Amino acid sequence: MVRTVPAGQYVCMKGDAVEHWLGVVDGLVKMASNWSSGKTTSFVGLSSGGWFGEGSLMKDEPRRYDVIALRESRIAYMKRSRFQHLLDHSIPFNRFLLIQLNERLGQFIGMMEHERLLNTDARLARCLASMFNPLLYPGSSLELRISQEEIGLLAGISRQRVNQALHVLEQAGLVRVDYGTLTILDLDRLRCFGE
DNA sequence: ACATTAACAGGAA
DNA sequence: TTCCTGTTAATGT
Repeated sequence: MVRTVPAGQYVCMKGDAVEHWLGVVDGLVKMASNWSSGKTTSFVGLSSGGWFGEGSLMKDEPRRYDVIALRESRIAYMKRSRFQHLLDHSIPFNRFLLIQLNERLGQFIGMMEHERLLNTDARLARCLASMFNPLLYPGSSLELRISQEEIGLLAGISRQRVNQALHVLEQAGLVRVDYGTLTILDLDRLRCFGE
């Protein structure tokens, strides 16, 4: 089943019962944590072709995080029974899942490494590059419609600092900055910026 | 040093 | 009108 979620709306909320495996057919969503104290932080941006929520599905637990559409997005819902059946019977499906989990793990280990070793400009570069992982998001284009404020939430830095860093990356010819839109010009160099 | 918050003005949607 | 961007000043670690 595919449903369209308008910009700013929740795709699912922390605490929800998990009945589906979710995928981004088209659009952009973020996985985030919003505390009752008002504190909020985002973890990953997921673009076209990205699947998520398999963790809670396999552990049979309530949703751990909020997922919010950053712009109008089409979300695919695969029923738990279907997911379970594929898991039990399809080797290609298991391989897909294994690759995805492996890539995610790599992504998060990388985040820790970058957090500790890189300056802010480079961290932003990695954060952007991670949203274009071809294995995790096979359908995404190199154009990212996202505000600088959202980038800040995803990268864990302030909006003003994002603005500064984007100009550094633009100067280096790695991205192009337009109103509400970011275009990746050189993904390979973005991936290793600052090394 | 370097990042953050706050504030504001100008421009886009 | 509301959202986004570019900038600066004050503040914090």
